[in-house]
Amino acid sequence: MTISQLLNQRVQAALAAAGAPDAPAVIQPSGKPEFGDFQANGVMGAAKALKTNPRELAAKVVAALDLAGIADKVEIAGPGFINIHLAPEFLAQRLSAAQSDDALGIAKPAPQKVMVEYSSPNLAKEMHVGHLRSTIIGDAIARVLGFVGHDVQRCNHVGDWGTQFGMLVAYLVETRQSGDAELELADLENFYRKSKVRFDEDAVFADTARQYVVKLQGGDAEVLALWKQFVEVSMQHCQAVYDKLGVGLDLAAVRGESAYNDDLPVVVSDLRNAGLLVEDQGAQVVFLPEFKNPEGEPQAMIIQKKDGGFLYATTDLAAVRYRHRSLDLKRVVYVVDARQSLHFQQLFTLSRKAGFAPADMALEHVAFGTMMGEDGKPFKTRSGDTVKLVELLDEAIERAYTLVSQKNPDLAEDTRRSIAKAVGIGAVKYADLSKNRTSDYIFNWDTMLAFEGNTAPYLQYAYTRVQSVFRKVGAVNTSAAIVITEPAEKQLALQLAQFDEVIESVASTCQPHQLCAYLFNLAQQFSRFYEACPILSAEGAAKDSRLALAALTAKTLKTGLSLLGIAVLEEM
RNA sequence: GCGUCCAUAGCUCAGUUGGAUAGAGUGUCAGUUUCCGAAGCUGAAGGUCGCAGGUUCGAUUCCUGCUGGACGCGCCA
Repeated sequence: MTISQLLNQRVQAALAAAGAPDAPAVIQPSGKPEFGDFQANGVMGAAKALKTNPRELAAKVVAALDLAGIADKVEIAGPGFINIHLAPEFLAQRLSAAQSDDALGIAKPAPQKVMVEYSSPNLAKEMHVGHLRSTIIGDAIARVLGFVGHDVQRCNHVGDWGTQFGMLVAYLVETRQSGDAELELADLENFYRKSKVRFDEDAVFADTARQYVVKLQGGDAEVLALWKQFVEVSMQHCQAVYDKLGVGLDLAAVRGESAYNDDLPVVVSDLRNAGLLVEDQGAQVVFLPEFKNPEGEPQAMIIQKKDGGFLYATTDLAAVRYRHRSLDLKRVVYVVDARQSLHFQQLFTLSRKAGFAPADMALEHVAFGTMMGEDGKPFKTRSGDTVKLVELLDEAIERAYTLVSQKNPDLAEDTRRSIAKAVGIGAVKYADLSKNRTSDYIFNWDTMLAFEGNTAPYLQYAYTRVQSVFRKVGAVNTSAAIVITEPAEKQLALQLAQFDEVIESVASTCQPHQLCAYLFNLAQQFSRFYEACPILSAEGAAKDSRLALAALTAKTLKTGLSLLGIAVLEEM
């Protein structure tokens, strides 16, 4: 149980004893230190409902409030706030659970089978910056859900099917006959562009391409083999990016659109049997009265085109169906661009109606905004091209290398190289994760790679400072008793003791920026503690206690950053 | 036309079922190192929370309207 939950329970009981059994306690961390550590704001609302004086009710609540061993001071302030000052011994005791546990003492909920669908690039092209946010955010969410004990399946719903693959296979055949296919495939972007040119210019080529699509979907062995070769090369490109980025995606997580090919006709017949499907203008569609089209009529969702082809809505429906019937998932999180939110609303609505997803299977669209350049427009190169993801990451590492070399030129070359990787990649990830995912965000090299402020390098630096202390002192008893006497010690302890609340919140809301804010706060509290409370020159129990606080800070920073997919360093 | 999201300090962003004097970071200015990494810490200045109403003890938060912006709305994904 988190501290908030504990206080909530106690205050609620006191409210009941004071005659307001149904009033919520409304526990929050206090806004300012003089208002205590936590505050209960529920009295005002309760007094209103009971039509009594809030200060009088607050007095009754405080009289009935049992916080023995938890708080050492409880005050009534303002119109009826209850300010709670936690007892240092209570905080110390809370931390002892975290000291001896790899999971930092968090309470684990009942494990759930959950899936996080993220990254999901189109294999027809190389990964570009548009795939960055989904990949980073989705990975952080998957890590957090796994950390709290859920059975997490990562799903890379890659785009490996559809009309463009006929064109690509046709071009692959050409290049194998007349050129160097291996060489051409090394640059997928170029490969796609060239095949598109052939498709647009040459009617015969275009015809061949269309035939390949039909053969592909029909299961023609020869075309399928060619398609497979292309997909494998493309996946290798992706894997290189994932490895560089340090995200937990591999071939095991891949289940692309093609995997549902055989299910698509079943989806159609299921919808028809459910009485949801109608034919309209030659296409098989479902009308959803919950949504309106520009004419104010029920929105149509096209399930099967008039030429018999399927669309991504059909594939997504098949995926929902599969994830329930075959995987029995209880929660599916789609980490996808906010621009597709209407699609997901329709998908979820229809999945319920068709019985593909039961009511107890949560379907969530975890939406995010667009990555913008410094001009506030979608991030592009100067010439207006999309930026390849691998090139962006290489630039981040290179910039970090330059910075590290400036700051710490005495370090060995290969040390600086490995620091640059952790700092560069960490900076890119943290800049993204630290912002509320729902809004667009502005990508800026200098801000994200700054060693000052709310950045990954600052957090990594805070960690190296702790490690530096340990190098000087030698062996540390990380489970030594924590004794809180100084204000800076208490503030640090208080912050450490709230790790579980943040994790719980991130797991339920899928908002990693809360964890970023927490870690930045923690690093700041540690710096203040470090400034105010000498560790190495302290003696006896005080020294052991401060070392234990430092050790727990390091553990929390390392764990928290690892949940964001960011590496820590011993020195930098 | 309908729908979704957004508008907070010069800049980048937080603000948790409505709570106290709206917070960080950055930038600017001023302090701080005989002492564990100053990539730090301390302080100051900086706001009509887009505008106008409404709900109430209390609104950045909820409701309505308006302005301004991003995105979406049938055979791409």
